[in-house]
Amino acid sequence: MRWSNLFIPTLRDAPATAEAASHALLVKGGFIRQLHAGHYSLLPLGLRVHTKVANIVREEMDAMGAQEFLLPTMHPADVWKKSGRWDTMGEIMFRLTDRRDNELALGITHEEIFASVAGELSSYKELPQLWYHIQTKFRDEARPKSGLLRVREFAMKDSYSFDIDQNGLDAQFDAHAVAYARIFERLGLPAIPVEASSGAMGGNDSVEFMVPCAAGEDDVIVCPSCDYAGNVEKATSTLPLIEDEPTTTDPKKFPTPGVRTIAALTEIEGGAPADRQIKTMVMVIDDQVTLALVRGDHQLNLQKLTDATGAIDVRPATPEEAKASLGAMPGSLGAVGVTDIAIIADEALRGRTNMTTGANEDDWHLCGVNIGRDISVQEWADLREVAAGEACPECGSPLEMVRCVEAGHIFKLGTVYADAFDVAVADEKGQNQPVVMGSYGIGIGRNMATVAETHYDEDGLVWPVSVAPFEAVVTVLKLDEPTLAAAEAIYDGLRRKGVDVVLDDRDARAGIKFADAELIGIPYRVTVGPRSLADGEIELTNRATGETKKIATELLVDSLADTIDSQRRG
RNA sequence: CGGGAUGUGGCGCAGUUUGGCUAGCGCACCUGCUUUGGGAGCAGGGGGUCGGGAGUUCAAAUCUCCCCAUCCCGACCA
Repeated sequence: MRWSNLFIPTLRDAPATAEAASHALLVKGGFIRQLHAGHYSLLPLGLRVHTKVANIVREEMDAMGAQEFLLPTMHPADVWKKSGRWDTMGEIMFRLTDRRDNELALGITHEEIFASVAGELSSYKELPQLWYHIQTKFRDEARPKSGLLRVREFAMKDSYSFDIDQNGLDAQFDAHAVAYARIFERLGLPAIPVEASSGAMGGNDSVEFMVPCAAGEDDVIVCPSCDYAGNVEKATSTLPLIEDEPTTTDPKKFPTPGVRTIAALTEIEGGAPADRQIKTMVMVIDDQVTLALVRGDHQLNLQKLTDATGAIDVRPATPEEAKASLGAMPGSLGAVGVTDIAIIADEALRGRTNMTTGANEDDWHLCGVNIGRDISVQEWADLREVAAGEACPECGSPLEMVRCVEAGHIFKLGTVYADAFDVAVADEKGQNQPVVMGSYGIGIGRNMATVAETHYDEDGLVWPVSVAPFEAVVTVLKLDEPTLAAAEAIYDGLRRKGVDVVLDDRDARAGIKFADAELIGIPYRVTVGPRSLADGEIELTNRATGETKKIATELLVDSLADTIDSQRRG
């Protein structure tokens, strides 16, 4: 490749609207251009990185015996209706109709489609199977953002495992965890496997691979002492025991004029500390009003509530809805004596006595509440969000909270899709058994952006060799015959050695060539100019360290090719 | 969807408050000369009708109304 023939539109200034580092650098370096919100064109440089990321994923999938497919990305509504997700997916799914008015969808994921194909499996002898493809997904995200990190159209590797039983699934799941760890290592991403909520994918067990970085959107609880880690949507912690005074009398109403918050209730005469209060939140769960109870000093986590109730849609009630349900405005709400509304309470409230909560009458609260006696809790669940500093559930050390990008997610699906699509095989006894499925996803473009997000300095990107758009650049400083001939000899030599190298033969000043090579993050730069030719030594600059060393011309090609080869697999 | 902001050549911006000459600057681009190991200098040149529509006015980038798009925060999201 000769740079003079390439389209690499680097910019002096990144667009002002690009805020995430990866977004600004990928645009500035000429890797991507935005078409509209959430849709990006990959330019030649961007496609090179994208392809390398995809190939690393592909190699690791192939290495674990997975078979590559390519399934359509436009689907008939039928398939989605079969699993029920036509209705549950809501606005995230792009929907359209064809000329005959048939309903269609653009795939947000491919469980349904792979399950359709898997209907042809008929015997346990064919299992296990592991299938994958790298295909475009469309998701009508409410808010695309941060360049390639959250988009509406993106390539994803999704794999699907099919097993005769849970043990088989567990093995495939564990194998994926290992393969994913290897993928992230090769990408240079310090991914942390964490317990996660399965959300709309269904199934029970899931692990996310999270990469700490500022542009992330997820909060992850990690233990600095042991390997415990969990998404805040799932993580738990150990709380110190609280000794309550027993209550022998009924709850007592007391006046709390103007008190509308937990904090205010701790101040007022007759009030109580936050951990002795019950916070009553009126939620609308799939159109059903429900009370969610957590301790006064705790935060309700919406995803935990969603998971606990198996709901599709959960939202806080409006103040008007709360008033209609309980007779008071938020700030004075409570669950004592409520019997006609479902009540779900956080485990941290179990067994608590002598608590304080709203009286369902503005400006009044109740004290002396014994939860077991006074509140008809229908379901206990883990609803509260863990806060940094609480004790690790495994080792007791104070937990930390880290901002992360979700780089991959693996799910144990069970038989949800097998049941919907009648994917069953005969077992040893000739009895049909539903196939146990797992699904496993890695976003290619998001991982590319995450590598950028974690590999840059003030001069631009610093790609690892494994995904760099070029592994090396031969920068020619003078376009006269001897210099160009020397540079081309090195360039040809590196190419013959299998190095992905570009020859910067542009008629431009040295400063521009150096700055561009640094901006686009090529790991190694070979600088060929009259000065070095006269010395018989060529300069080799390492992008990551900034170090330049001189190497005898005749040794350079072999030495650099070896260096790159040793780093190529990450 | 709620809140905030912004739309002026490819990129970054000024001009809008207080309507008024031919819409301006830097970068990038083209030509020439000089220069040539860290984003060159000089001279010349090309490109925008100011997000879109309607309106007010002798006159609109600038004022009014409607719409659209993009970005940020939140909600939401495998």
